[in-house]
Parts: sequence; C-alpha cells; structure tokens
Amino acid sequence: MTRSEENYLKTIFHLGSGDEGSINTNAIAEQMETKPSSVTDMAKKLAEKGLVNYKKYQGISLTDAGVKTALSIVRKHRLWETFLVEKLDFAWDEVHEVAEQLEHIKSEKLIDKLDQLLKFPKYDPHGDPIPGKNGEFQEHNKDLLSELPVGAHGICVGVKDSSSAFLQYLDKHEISIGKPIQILGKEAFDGSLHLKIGEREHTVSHQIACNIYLK
Amino acid sequence: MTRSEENYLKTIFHLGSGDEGSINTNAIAEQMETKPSSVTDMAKKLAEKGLVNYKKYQGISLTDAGVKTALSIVRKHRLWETFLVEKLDFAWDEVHEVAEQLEHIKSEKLIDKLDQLLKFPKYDPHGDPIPGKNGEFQEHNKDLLSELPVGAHGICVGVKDSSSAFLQYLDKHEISIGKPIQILGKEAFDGSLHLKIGEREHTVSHQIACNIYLK
DNA sequence: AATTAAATTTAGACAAATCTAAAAATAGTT
DNA sequence: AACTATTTTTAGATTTGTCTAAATTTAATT
Ligand SMILES: [Mn+2]
Ligand SMILES: [Mn+2]
Ligand SMILES: [Mn+2]
Ligand SMILES: [Mn+2]
Repeated sequence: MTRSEENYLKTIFHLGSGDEGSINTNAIAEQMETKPSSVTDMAKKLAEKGLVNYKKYQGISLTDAGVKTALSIVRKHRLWETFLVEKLDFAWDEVHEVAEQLEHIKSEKLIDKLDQLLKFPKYDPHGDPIPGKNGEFQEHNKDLLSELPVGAHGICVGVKDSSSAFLQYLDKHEISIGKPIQILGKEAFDGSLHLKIGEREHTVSHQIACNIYLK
Repeated sequence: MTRSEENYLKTIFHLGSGDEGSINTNAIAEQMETKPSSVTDMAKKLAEKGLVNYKKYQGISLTDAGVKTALSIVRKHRLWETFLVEKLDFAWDEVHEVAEQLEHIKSEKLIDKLDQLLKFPKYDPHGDPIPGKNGEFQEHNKDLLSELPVGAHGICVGVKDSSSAFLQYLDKHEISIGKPIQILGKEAFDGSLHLKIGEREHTVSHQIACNIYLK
C-alpha cells in the first residue's frame, strides 16, 4: 500500500461518511488538490486491488476492505494528533500537517503502543472519534451550533473545520473543546449568533457557527 | 529533499565516517541493496544540489551541506529509536526498521519537542551518539572488545552491528549497554574470548567480540 | 606493456504518480 | 428532442527512482 493510495482511501472515506452512495471524481480531485484525470487513474488501481467499487462514469465508493484500510489510517492520524498535543505540547492547530505524514508509518506495534501510552483515547484534539484496532468507534451525539435554537446550551465537543485559521480564531475567542456555550440570541439578517462562552459573551458569524459542534 | 535522497546521504555519511576520503559506488550500492548504476544516477543529482562532491570514476563524498543534512537525519533516526525504547517499551532490536521510516518525517518542531520529552539524550539505545540541533555530538571514547588484551575490563557502551539477530544474541547472553565486562582469557586458535559479564562467565566468538564496544 | 579483471558509467527501458489537452459520456436547459 | 454545459475518461507526456545490458574507465596481473 503506497502513501498515495492511502491518501486517496482516506479522502474517499471522509467524503463518503456524510451521505451514502458513491463519490464524484471531481470532489476527490478538489479535496486532494489534484486533477480529475489523476483520480480516474487511481480509481482503476484501487478497484484492481479490491479497495473501491468503480465503474466508468458511475463514481467511486469504498469496498469493505477499503473502509477497513481507511479506518486504520484515520486511527493512526488521530492517535498521532493526540500524541502531539498530549505529549509534545503542540497546539491543536499545528498537528494536522505532521499527522498527515505520521499516519503512513507502517508498524502495528508502534500504533498499539502509542494507543497504550495515551491511555486509549476515544477522541482526538478536534473532538473526532478515534477508531479502535478493529475499526469500531462511537461518534459524539452532537449538533451544529448553527442548527440549534435560541436558548439552547451545551458543551463544545468538536469542530467541523480543522484548518489552522479557524482553530486560531477559536483560540482567540476562547472557544475550546469542553467549554459550555449558550445561544443568547440570533440575528435574523445574517444568521450571526450572540453567545455566552464560559463566563464571557461573544457574537460569532453564521459561518463560524456552522463549524462548531455542541452536545 | 526526497526520502531516497535522504537515505543516500545517510548511507554515504555512515560509510565515510570511518576513514576519510571518497566512497565507492559499489559500497553504497551494496549497503543500500540497490545497483551501482542507480548510485551513479543519484550521485549526479546530489552533486547538482551541492550535497556531494562527485567526479566520474573518482568516488563520492559529502560536502559540508551534505554532512549537515546527513547529521539531521541521523539525529532524527536516533531520537526516534530512543523514544521507541524509552516511551513505548520497544526492545533495542525492534527499533531500527521503524526509525528508518520515522527519520523522514518533516517537522523541526516535532523533533525538538521529542528531544525535550526524552530529556536531551546523548546516546541512542545502541550506544551511538545523538547529534544536537547544530550537528554537534561527542562519540564515546571506546574500544572494540576484540582489540583489548587479556585482563582488560570496562563497561559495554555500544555495539557495532545493530542487526536484530546480533542484538538478540546479546540479550540471550545478558550483554547490554552499561554491563561491566572483563576479558578472562583468549583462545589463540580462533580468537574466541572467555569473558566475565556482570557476575557470569561466558565464551564468545571473535566475530561477536568484533561488534562490542567497551569503555 | 599487454592482457585480464573489476569498478563505474551510459543508454535505454520500466513502473508509479502525476499532468495537459482532447475526446466521450452524462446532466441540464431551452 | 436538440443543444449546451459539466463531468469524466482517454491518450500521450513528464518526473522520480529504479533496473538490465552494454560500453568505458581504472586497477591488477601476467
Ligand atoms: Mn497523509
Ligand atoms: Mn483531527
Ligand atoms: Mn538504527
Ligand atoms: Mn530511511
């Protein structure tokens, strides 16, 4: 399994985990910052190996074997992110790029020992669930902040956008996983929300609210 | 800098650190389990980048920039090996292969934080010195067991052969870094040595004695 | 010095992963 | 239904790293 194949499988897994069904060539290309023709080439190769279902012009989906492989990469990615934050004092906006490399290290013993060192964490620094050795994981029962009514309150349990820019915005406004958040008001015109975050009050745009999960 | 380029630089560094001067194409090929023609190709590329001195049929040597790069890879390799043993309970014969992958992860912050987590170790699990951020390191003042006279005694501070097979042999005979060793006698016929290792006595072949460093 | 052997380089090929440009298929619209 | 726009695939080229086989250079031996 090459690094490129692994990256494709992971991308297809992430694009497919929302709605069911098969994924567009173009969507994969955009996500991976590559060209559609490259995606087609890889689709054929992965189909050859039994990791994706692929028929010309019909889109791409993971087989059971493909899902299993994707989950093992996601597991590694998220365990490494957790390691970087918990053991090496990285900030949560600094870990993704490094984990993108570390997820391709091949050693089952390494990842199991890492899991043990971290005390078998269930969620990564962004609130995303960490699959276990056999691919099992429990997603938080969560809602997007933007879809909750005025008056709702809960705990921040995750973010949808893990970009450095967004996470730094959250840091600046003291929004982090575990923080209690209450919706004090909603602006009808642009959908911006007036929030109580811990002890402070802040107003955030609709775009921000679309990327924060509450429980 | 590609993974392959890094592996070549590291190999040239290791082959050259003994005697001075330039390294044979064939020696590099053998060490890397590749063909001499591939070495020539890479020599040209690395020369182009100013990392090696290369003139046709004249052998290959590292430039200052090449040494600097090689040292940074060796630093990463040995810090990761130390991490695997100290933090993840790997045995010293299990770390090399994984470190061979980890040494190529690109993140200066990662390696500096790892160094800090490990409390700035000076030597790796095989007794090899770990270069610092700026490439500085102090080699142990050590001697090969095979070159010491009868009666000599010292502490095992390193191994020359880091292969799994050799390290497992040492484990079996309870030879490890830090163990006091004394030469009780030498067999003239085949050069085998009768040793006192800690409290026990053992006889080891000349081949074994050629791969153990004492101080 | 001539010959043989060994080391090294060149030439040409290949697989992996990507790209551009053009062709083909599908989807959307009058 | 015909036309247009979008998506997807194909064909052919490129880069990186490798290989084999043949040619060249250097080293060793008669
Ligand atoms: Mn990756
Ligand atoms: Mn994450
Ligand atoms: Mn090693
Ligand atoms: Mn390596």
